[in-house]
Amino acid sequence: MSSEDGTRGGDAGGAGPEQLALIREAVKKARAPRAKPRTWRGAALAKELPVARVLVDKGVLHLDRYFDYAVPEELDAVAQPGVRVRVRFGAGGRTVREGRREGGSLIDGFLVERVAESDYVGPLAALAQVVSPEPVLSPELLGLARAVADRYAGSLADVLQLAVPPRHGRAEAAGTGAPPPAPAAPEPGSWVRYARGPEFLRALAAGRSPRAVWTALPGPDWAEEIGRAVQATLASGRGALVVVPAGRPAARVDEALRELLGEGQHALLTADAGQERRYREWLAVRRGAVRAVVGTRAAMFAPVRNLGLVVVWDDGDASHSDDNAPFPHVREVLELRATRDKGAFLLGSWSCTVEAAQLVESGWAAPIVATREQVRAVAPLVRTVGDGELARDEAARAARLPSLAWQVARDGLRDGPVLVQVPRRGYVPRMACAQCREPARCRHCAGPLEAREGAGALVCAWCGREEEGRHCPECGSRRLRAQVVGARRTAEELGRAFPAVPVRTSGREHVLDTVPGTPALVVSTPGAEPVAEGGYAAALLLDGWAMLGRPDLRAGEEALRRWIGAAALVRNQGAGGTVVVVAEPTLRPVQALVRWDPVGHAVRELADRAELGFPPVSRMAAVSGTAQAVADFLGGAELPSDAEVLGPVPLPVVEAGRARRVGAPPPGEAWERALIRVPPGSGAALAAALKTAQAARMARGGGEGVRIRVDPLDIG
DNA sequence: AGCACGCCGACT
DNA sequence: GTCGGCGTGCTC
Repeated sequence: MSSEDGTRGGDAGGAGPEQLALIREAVKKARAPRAKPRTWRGAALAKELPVARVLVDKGVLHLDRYFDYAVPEELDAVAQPGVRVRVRFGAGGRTVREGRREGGSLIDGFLVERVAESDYVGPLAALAQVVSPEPVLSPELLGLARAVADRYAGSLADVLQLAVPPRHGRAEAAGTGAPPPAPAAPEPGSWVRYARGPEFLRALAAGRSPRAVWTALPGPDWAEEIGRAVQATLASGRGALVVVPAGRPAARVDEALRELLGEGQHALLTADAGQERRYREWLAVRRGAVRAVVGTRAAMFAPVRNLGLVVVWDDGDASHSDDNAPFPHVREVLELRATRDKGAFLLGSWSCTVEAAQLVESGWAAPIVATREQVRAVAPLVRTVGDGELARDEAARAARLPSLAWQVARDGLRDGPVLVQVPRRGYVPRMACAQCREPARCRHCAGPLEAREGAGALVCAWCGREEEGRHCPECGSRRLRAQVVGARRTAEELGRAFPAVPVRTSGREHVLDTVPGTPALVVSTPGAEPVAEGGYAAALLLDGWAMLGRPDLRAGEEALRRWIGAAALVRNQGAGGTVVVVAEPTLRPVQALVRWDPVGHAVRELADRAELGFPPVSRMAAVSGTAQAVADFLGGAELPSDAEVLGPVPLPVVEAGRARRVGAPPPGEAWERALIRVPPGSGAALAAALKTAQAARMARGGGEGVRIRVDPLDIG
């Protein structure tokens, strides 16, 4: 809302302001079209609904609205809502004197709606082209994209870029078959292990829409259990959508669905399938030829017809968060879809995120859990090695491996493979109490404290305040230590210690899918653990406290998730399955692993977050950019009255040529970041305010934008 | 981002 | 008078 007309007009050579206003009015009248244009540059227009509302495919916020175009008669039939179009857009060649001529550049867009009249004052340009008659943007998908854009303070065009895959002509030309008949409702299968499992399936099959947070028992049955939930939904005549974090779990669900439903009943939507294949599968879904979908995060927008169930597996995995603006998260988008479509919702995981716990706590979803007896029957025995023991352990210091781990590995290798989980390198060191390992947090905003180079005191990574004369609120100690980073050398040494056993490694570059059930050391980074035939005999989870020292609110949750992810592949306690975790046994995530109680862990974390005003109990957004841009943005934004701004603080400068993390500033640039938090319920207002402020900045021109991220992941 | 409009000073 | 530089604001 900028109305600074007076500044420029008032001085025009002799003419008074009234005169100028008259001139402007006259010009406007000269430009104004006849009420209903019948022709456009001599060409005939569509007789019915001659105006097309078009979403121009540019991610710029101040263009996040529709533009009206005239529909030429020859495009009338194909210019239907939802199709891709090309239009001329830009300040090309409109002059007062000459009227309109060809101008602007051709850009892509979506035809959103056909209307009888435009409320735009001025001559309409015509649609240049209808790219294809395929109505890719259904009203449901548009509504969802709109809701996601609002939730994340992003533009509709950005969301559509994620939601609608790039067109591929050949895939489009190929026809799609008729929808398959609905299958019969499934038997409950291994869902009987959960008290409310069969009930959940029955509700789906009956066409109802239950919502559940499901804590899956360790082991390989989860994929088939998801398959049965999908089958139950199909049996009710509705569609189902499953989103998993990566290609490997997608393949597992894909296989389960094929076994349960047969060929051709579902689509697999993953990024690595290639453009043509991906678009063909997506079209089959849109056209209703398949009613069930499994895929990775882009599939969260899949246009499943009559969506009856959405499923997200392992929502704690970071790849559920899209790394393109506006960074939507699969769990949040699927929550939106379940709510909008009045469908069922199933969040499943071996572990439990704080967000999942909140869904249960708030009553939005019901828990599906196994009894303690069931858990004990399936889970391995977990043993811990703390720092104290490690220090007293001569052998450990020599070989960098505690005696207990030696024993367990040796015993395990007698009758099967042994998994060794080693954290990846590259965690930023943070400060923690030297005595009790409590992470050092800021007194004012509870952000993480960092030792900055050059600065003597500790500095809060959120609000930038220096903290002096601090002592640990837990144990009173004044001594701090840096959280040092673990190494994979331990695993190599381990391999040398058991020369008779083959060593296989699975990690970033080379990920193994499965390993045989014969004795072997399997060294893996978290998330890359192969499944062992018959389960691992044992697992060693090394350098646990390096994981716990990560600069992230979710460090504890994430460590537990990764430990459980590895331990879930180990044989059960009755079959001798044993897990050794090298971490202080008093720490909350370690205790949760020992008791195999991820839900209890998440519930306690949630209580802490509520107390400290952390997400997801409050809503946070990060605003980053150059110091100037962030300051200007914050100065210009009209934030909700209950918003609290933390910072801004400088972000670490990324060295040129280094691979940078998502969301980090461009190499070499000095950026700052402010965090804004609001209480529960003000999230939508915050997103709207951020979006408005950003739009105003961009429209003013010249001003550099800031990066806005709602629900930032790495908030220290 | 790109482009037109319109104000202003400089120049034939 | 007329040309062209650049600061603003709009794009159907």
